[in-house]
Amino acid sequence: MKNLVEGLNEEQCAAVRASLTGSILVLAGAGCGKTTVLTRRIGWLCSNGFDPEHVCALTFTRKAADEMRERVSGIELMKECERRPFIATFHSFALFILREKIDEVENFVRLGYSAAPTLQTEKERLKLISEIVAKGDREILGVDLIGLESLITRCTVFPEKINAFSGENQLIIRKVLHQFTYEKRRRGVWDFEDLTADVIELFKLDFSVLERYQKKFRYFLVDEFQDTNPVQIAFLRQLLLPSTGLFAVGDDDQAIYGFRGADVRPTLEFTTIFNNAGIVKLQTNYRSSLQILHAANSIFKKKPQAYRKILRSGLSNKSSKGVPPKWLHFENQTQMADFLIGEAQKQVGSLKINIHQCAVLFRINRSLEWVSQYYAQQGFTTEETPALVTIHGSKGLEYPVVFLCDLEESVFPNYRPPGKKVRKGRIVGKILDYFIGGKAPAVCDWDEEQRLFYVGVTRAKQVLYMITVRNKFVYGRKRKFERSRFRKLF
DNA sequence: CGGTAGAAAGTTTTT
DNA sequence: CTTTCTACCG
Repeated sequence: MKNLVEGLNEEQCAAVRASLTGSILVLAGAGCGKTTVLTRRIGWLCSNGFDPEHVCALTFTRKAADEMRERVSGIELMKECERRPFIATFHSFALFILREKIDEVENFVRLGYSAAPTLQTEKERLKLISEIVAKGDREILGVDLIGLESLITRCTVFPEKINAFSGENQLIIRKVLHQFTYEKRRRGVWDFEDLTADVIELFKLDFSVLERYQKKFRYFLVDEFQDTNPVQIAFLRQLLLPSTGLFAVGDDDQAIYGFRGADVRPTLEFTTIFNNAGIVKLQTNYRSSLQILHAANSIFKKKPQAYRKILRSGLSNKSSKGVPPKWLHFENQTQMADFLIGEAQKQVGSLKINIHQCAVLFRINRSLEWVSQYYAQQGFTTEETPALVTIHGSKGLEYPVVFLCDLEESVFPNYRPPGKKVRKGRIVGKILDYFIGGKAPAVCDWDEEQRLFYVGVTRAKQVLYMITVRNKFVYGRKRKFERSRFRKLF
């Protein structure tokens, strides 16, 4: 029992040993050891009388689930025990429930599916949508196929959003959603987002199924809680009896998946939503130099006290004050790409690291692809270049050396073209001018961009460069860019 | 109805 | 620039 908190700091201990009843939210700053806390908490539960099979831990990616499973198995206490906690992604947990057979009837049959559903690919989904919806409907809604697809996603995840549309639009959306659901059931196909939604339906349809799971799982743990969508929260809340425990780990500062339906509100309003709730903050960082932590801390200065985290260093080697993060600007992408590879090689020598431990982070894939193709043309193999990755893709990872790119206003923070307007039944085209600060007011989710910036900065352990390119080719045209407003943060 | 020219648009992504 | 969508013609 003692070794479960061995080597942990005070905050981490408090989290692992928090009350066994009620709900706990662990607000874990970047690099503060959240996975360790999560896995040790599972060990703590089991050493305090919980049967491992009554414990359910949910994550978002298979990789995270696999890692957690492995780390839990590594705990001494668990090795003596045959029984294992249930560790899965939200999706595979839902799929597991749907495929289960109760009283000789498969659960999905209860929902009206004609055959065991198969998962639909993105392409199949778009095809089905285009088959259902008439072109006229799309024009009235003022969206293209992709726009409609994301509209459907959002309305499935936030059903109350449908009410926000005006009469005619609302009617169309309801019709499309209804048709879409009907067709999927008839054909026996699932979208990923159907999995959770269908389980909720199933639980409503047959309360005894829900009851079985409520009794089976007496404790839930959720990783990356800030990335949950409202459907997942509803699913979780159904499963929680007043006596069921909940241990949620997340970071509202790293919520970067709003665009796919994630909603930070349950994290921010945790104590009002969940039973008997407490909050523990993890603010001791074991990843970055003091200089990098200082930069990271200056991003959310204006946040309300209750949720503000100040990262302090937990590294014993205090000489690792590090070097100040550097802002650089280049005239064009070629100059930048040449610098990146040269500087990465230099750092490989001085820090005694592998070149893949140097990461070039991009806001958009197009920039990443440009650099990647440039290196190919220069004859470099991927073995010889730094890791090229989007900021979204870098979440959860860390690198001794980080080059944070795309720091031009409109690229990062990213502007989207203003929404399309319908005039005389026709869609008015979007205007490209927003890229060069033209007249069309661009849309920017500043808060989410800021969190993305925070994620980018906190990937760096020792060396951080922030890079602006003045002239870039965008859609085949050379354009001038201003330095990003992030420059003003520190 | 299908083929095609010309217009329009163009983040971030896991399951 | 490239990909996707639309309008129009045969």
